[in-house]
Amino acid sequence: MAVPSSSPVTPAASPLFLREHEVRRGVELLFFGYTRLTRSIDEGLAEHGLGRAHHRALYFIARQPDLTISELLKILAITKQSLGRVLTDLGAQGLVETRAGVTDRRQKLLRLTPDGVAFEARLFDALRTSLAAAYAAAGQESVTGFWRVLEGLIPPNDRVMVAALQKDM
Amino acid sequence: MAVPSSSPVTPAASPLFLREHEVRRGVELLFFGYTRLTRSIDEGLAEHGLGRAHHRALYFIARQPDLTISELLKILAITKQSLGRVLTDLGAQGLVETRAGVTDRRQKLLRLTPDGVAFEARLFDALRTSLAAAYAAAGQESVTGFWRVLEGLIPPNDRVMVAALQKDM
DNA sequence: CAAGATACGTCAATATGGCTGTCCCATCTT
DNA sequence: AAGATGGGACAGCCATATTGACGTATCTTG
Repeated sequence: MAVPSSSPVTPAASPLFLREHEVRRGVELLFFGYTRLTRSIDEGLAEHGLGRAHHRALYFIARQPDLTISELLKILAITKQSLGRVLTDLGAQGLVETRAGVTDRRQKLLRLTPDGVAFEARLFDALRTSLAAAYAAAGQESVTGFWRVLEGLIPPNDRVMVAALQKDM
Repeated sequence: MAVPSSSPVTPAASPLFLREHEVRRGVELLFFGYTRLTRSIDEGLAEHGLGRAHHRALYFIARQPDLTISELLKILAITKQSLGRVLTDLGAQGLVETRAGVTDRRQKLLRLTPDGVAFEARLFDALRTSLAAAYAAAGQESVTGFWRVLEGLIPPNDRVMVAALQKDM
């Protein structure tokens, strides 16, 4: 996109307003990549009559056992009511269980049951297959760049939360 | 991660079954990055009483003027009925117009009106601000990696379509 | 200890964006 | 002339999200 290499007097325009092509490319690849990856687990979910919303909850509970409801709400950024139905479904299928918090008994600590662990692992396999293939095709340096750009898309406020998820990897 | 540097007898396990941490990290960053980016335009859309589905159509019509309905259906991978409602809304607001195809008059060629162009540009500004900031923070080499990994997530069948979008950039 | 804040649950109503199945019309192809 | 294709439209359904109000148990603090 026509960054004029002329006019050396004017300072380079802010990068925020340059590179429309690069931005469009990112928007499109993000759209296709994200939607195609998420589609890869729909079949597995459908076997249990569950949807993507259930998977998101399942995934983050698997990731951080003993997560509380309010922590999960922050991660998913949906309302309590929306999450409520999802957790009811997961509980009814015996995939998730809750216990009272230890230091604060108002809290509910969320955990996967053994069935939940097995089911999440099955779904994760599909994600792993797709992502690992993409990583392998792109090469390790690309993976680092992939992460860096995505991190930059997360508002600073949310980064603490994301970092917390990954702290004990 | 722990790829054991020991056991030189066993061949390295298939990369598809290694690196759970890296895969989880990718899944999470993709989730947060994608959802946060898309949220950045919700406000602008709400001013017109439109949703994300409308934006996706608007975006790809902006990207490829004179797109046909069936091409757009392939890109979005939704049903004709779902797209129909979206296009009706966009047409009613004077953002999108159609003309009969030139070589095949059954086709409808989709285009943004001047209002549509202006509105899409406004929404795109929000995306550009977010993405360009992430690009700048990550550095150009990272951007390349970001693209490569995402390309790898797109099923080979769909890559032609994505490449077509970007061919005249 | 009483008052208030917090964690969670729940009711009712609503919006959005998908889906299936069916049928129709106009136009192109053979 | 017959069939295939591009597009539109009907009816009904489902999943996932929303807001707002209210209830209960528990923790915190003056």
